[in-house]
Amino acid sequence: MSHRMLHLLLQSVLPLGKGCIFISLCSLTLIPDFFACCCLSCVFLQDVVVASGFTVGKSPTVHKDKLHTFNLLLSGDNACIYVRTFINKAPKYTYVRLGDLKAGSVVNVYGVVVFFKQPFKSRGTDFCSSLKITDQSNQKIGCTIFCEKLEDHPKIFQIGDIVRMHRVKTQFFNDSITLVNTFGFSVVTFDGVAGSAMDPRTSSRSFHLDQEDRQTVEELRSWAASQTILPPVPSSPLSAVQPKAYFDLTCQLLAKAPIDTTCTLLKVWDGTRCPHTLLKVIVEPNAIEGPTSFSTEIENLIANVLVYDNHVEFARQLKPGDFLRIYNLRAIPGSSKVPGLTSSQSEEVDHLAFHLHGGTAYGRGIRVLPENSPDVLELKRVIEALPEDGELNDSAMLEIWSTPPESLGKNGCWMERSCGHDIQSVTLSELKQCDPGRVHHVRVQLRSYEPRRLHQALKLYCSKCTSIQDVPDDELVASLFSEASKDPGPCSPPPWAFSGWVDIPGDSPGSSKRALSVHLSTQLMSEGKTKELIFLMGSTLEETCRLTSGYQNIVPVRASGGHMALLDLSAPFLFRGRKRYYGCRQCSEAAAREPCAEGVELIDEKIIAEALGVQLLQFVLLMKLELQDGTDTLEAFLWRDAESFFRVSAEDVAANQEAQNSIRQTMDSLCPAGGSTGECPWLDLCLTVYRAEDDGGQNQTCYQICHTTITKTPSTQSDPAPA
DNA sequence: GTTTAGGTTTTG
Repeated sequence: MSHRMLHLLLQSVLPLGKGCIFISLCSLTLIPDFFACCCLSCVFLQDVVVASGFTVGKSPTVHKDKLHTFNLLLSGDNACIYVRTFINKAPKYTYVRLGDLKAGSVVNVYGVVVFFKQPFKSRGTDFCSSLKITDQSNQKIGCTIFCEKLEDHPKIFQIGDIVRMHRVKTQFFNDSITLVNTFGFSVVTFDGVAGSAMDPRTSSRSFHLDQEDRQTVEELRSWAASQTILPPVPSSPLSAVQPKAYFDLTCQLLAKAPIDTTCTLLKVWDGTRCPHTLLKVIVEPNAIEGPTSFSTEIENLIANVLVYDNHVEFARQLKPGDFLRIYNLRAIPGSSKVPGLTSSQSEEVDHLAFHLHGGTAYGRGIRVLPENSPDVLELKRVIEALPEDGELNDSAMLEIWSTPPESLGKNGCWMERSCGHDIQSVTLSELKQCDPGRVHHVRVQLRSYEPRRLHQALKLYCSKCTSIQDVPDDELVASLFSEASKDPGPCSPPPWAFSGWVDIPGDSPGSSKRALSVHLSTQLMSEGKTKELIFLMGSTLEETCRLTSGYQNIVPVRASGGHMALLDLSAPFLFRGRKRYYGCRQCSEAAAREPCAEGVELIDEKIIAEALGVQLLQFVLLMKLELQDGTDTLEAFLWRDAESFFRVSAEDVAANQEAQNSIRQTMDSLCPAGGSTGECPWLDLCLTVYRAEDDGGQNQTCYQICHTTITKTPSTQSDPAPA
């Protein structure tokens, strides 16, 4: 009968001395000294308690105490009590239909967005959002929101989005009621697509969303779907753009460059091909933020967007890699005068330029879309499905090198090309004369490589901003954990969490136990998945690692401003067994949120990262190899194809010694320590040649090993040197 | 418990 889970509604709570509480509804007695470490005063009436890992047994004292005939007994180390508290019970809000608004009151409303402007700078102290909403009463109500902080504004992405606003005042303007935010204003926005995820967009620290709210949103969604009076969504991919049209473009920013004080160039793509020739804008390479050159294939997919006047300042804050929606973008056909330099192509007639004119009319503006929004996920799918391109623009790769010398051991092995290119090998001196953008075969020896400390070859890579960083060492991570657990102060758990305590097993038998605060997703709890994901507070790095044997996913959290927050992203945001996962500090909007695990078979790092707003960093291997043949030497990167080169995954290298050893053995074989180059095996490699920017913003030619795999065969024959 | 804006297309 162990590991039963009981959901008990506490009608009354009577502490019965140390380690024991009495629950009157079910009259079950909890006996263990487990409670010695739990603070019973934090359990209140109406709280829901979940006990797991207890044994239900006949109460031996039933005749004496007249209590329930059964009691719960702690069994084993895995017992947990989770308490769902309602201490900070949200007040009940009432919402006024838009047809029932009266001037001169403060109300809460729901509405479907039929028009909106992104926040713009007002002449006063605030940003101003302008929107118009409607509901089943068919009234269209204008709303004006003034907030100093951008994040407090409604996060509206599209016509049809649904907003819930608290504390807006009604007032007359031009004979109709309008809504303006007032003290205590807050807003939550939802996607308007019927049946889509109920993913609330808000900066409100604590907002309440119950079943009634979900129902209201779903009702508005299906009502809106049945309405024909709602304006159409003016979105279009590049492949469907009509000349002269105004449209909304969902895209990724690849690079940007200031043109003059009133105009900035944004180079964007959405993975689709525009049937019209796109305007090429030529700017000084050192004025460009992001890659300065692209392959012809990619170049043909890039739309050059010129943004003017008030949008220039907003564009300044954008980063290459950002996913954007540009509202009311205009496709301008024919030649047009562009400030700065344009190629001769701008004189031709059949091409499209894209202008985001000044002003905010028609909602003109730019918005950064979050990584996990459905439109961005779709955009990523389209972009990832594009045929892979040979040319790379990894300027970050050139900057990351560290060079500590160290020496290593022996043995032989061969390489095998898997590229399928049917081309003759060239010598290194010939290769250096070749133009970028092609692949070549070479027959070379490995003269040296960096880093000699192989663990430094392991890096963390952000696919969004393309930055590469070192994996933080344990000392740094441990210090972040101890910093985070210092004096946490009071912390109210998020509304979706069950809270409880978990015993940390002592590191040796008999050593004292420590109980730490944990939070679990209500939804996972209800599915009985108590071991799949915990949010763990106040643990040391070492304790966190020890708990990974009992829980599949551990997200370390801390108390911040009375709320649960993630640790600094320099620390892993997730522990899965021996694997640790990191997030990009630049690209994440991290917060402790409940993952949507409905119907999810396996809760993995991707699902958790997405829920937490973390841009997951990928483990990669990065090395620089000095190659030689009889004619020259050449430095080549081993990066994109490093995993297949070594036949290991970088993630495994991060987590296990075996994978690390196999890389060491390979490198020892290819480049025996202390040996003369005569002992180095000859390697058949496939190399790609490409241009990338160095730290000085200068283009330089780079070489990278691709499509080449180690074959674990000890070398017994000596290969002849190439001619 | 003050102000801002109050949709409606640049003129590149």
